[in-house]
Amino acid sequence: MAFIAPDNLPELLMRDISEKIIRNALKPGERILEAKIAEEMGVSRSPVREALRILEKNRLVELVPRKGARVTAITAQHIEWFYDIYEALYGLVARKAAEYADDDDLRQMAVALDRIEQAAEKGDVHEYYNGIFEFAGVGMRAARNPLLEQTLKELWPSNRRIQYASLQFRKDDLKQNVRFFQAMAKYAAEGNGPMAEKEIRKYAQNEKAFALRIANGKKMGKSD
Amino acid sequence: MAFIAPDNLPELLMRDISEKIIRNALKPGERILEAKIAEEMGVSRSPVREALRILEKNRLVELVPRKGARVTAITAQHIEWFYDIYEALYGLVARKAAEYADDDDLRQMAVALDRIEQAAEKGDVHEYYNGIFEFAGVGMRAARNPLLEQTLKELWPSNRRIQYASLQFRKDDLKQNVRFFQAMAKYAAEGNGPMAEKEIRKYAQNEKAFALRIANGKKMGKSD
DNA sequence: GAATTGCATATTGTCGACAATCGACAATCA
DNA sequence: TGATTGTCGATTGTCGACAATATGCAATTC
Repeated sequence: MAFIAPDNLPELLMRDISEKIIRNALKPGERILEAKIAEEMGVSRSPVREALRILEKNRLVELVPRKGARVTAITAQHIEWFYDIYEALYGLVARKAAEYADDDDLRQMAVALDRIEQAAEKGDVHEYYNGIFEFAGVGMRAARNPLLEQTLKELWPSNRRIQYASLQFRKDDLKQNVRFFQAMAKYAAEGNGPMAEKEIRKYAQNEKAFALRIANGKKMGKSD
Repeated sequence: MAFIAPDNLPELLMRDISEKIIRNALKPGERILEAKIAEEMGVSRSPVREALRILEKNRLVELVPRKGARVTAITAQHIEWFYDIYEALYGLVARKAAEYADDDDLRQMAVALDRIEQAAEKGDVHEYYNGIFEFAGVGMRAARNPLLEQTLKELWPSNRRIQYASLQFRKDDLKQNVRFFQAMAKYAAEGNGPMAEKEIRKYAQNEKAFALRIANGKKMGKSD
């Protein structure tokens, strides 16, 4: 099979399939056949199965015993569900991060913020997304709650999937969104938890509304 | 091995191991050997591996590639982390359930509440716990957010584990806690989201404090 | 013609075997 | 002595084969 040293086969496979789902190359409701993936990647079904378990944890596929794996649906409703949770959990992150962030955290936050600002300036949407995930990662670590971090990271793929769908519509308002991250960094530095949380909640609602406009404007994937 | 038709082997194995971890028969940090479980249960390692993946999703074990599975730690910090998330997510549940609950939901809630009240009356702690999980389940469904439901259910095993540890100290204050569930049912019926959320947050902080007292070895006021 | 049954095929579930890797301890060397 | 390397048993990773189950389609029945 491949030439790369397969450091961790299931993880590798997972990432590959993950990317396909996020990019909508594998459509919602579509069935994923173990044997097919295994052959494509030149491995046996065992690591593919493990990859599917991970994807299930990340909510990109649904596993039904004896029926196999299907790409999870993603509708306007899913987007609403997602952002309501997003708001609650990142609200907690914001509050705790403002409470616990040390100088090192703030420095990393500044780096991520810079990245976001520059990407927004250039209109580079991909880089912008990378930046906000970096920012989120720093914030999560600063919140000093690994369980929260894990829970949130399991939702990242869903987040990326939703964002990917609205990618081409995003360009216009990048600069506007940058202000949120600037505000977040500021509140973290000041240790102003309540305002940080409030700001996040507003942001989440904005993002939800944005994603919903897209989802309702153009039909996303279909099933069956 | 057994005579039962193994409808879903990984699930069965998962439940068995799950219970052992929750009851502390498998201790935090303890290694779980695939071959050992497989032999004990009279199955091959394949279904055991899948069970371990599920347990990882439920945060009862940690899976490190090429090192195997270990029972996750559970310390005072873990308890704090857990209840902070608990508060955020059940806060959302409470708010949404108060908004969306229909007559059927309220009826089921009343049934669960009754179960809780009777268990508290009898001092039956196990039944009390069953009751509150039933209550939580109804509330989650009433909140009309399957993603939230899934996320929360993946945290149930952690919840049970924490509660199990404080089992024998629980008896005294069951009746006091009952008032909380009565209040929740009331707010749900009234559609009073904000108060429901506020009540949940208070409850979560109480539970956190209680669990922490136990974890720190202090026997809640009364010496012993 | 619609629903039901029975089969052939496709797909998932489980197994046992072997390969790759890890951890601990012994042997070696500076 | 103390650090490094080598070796061996224990354990996880991957595989291919077979068993169990589901699915789609054609034949059958009413």
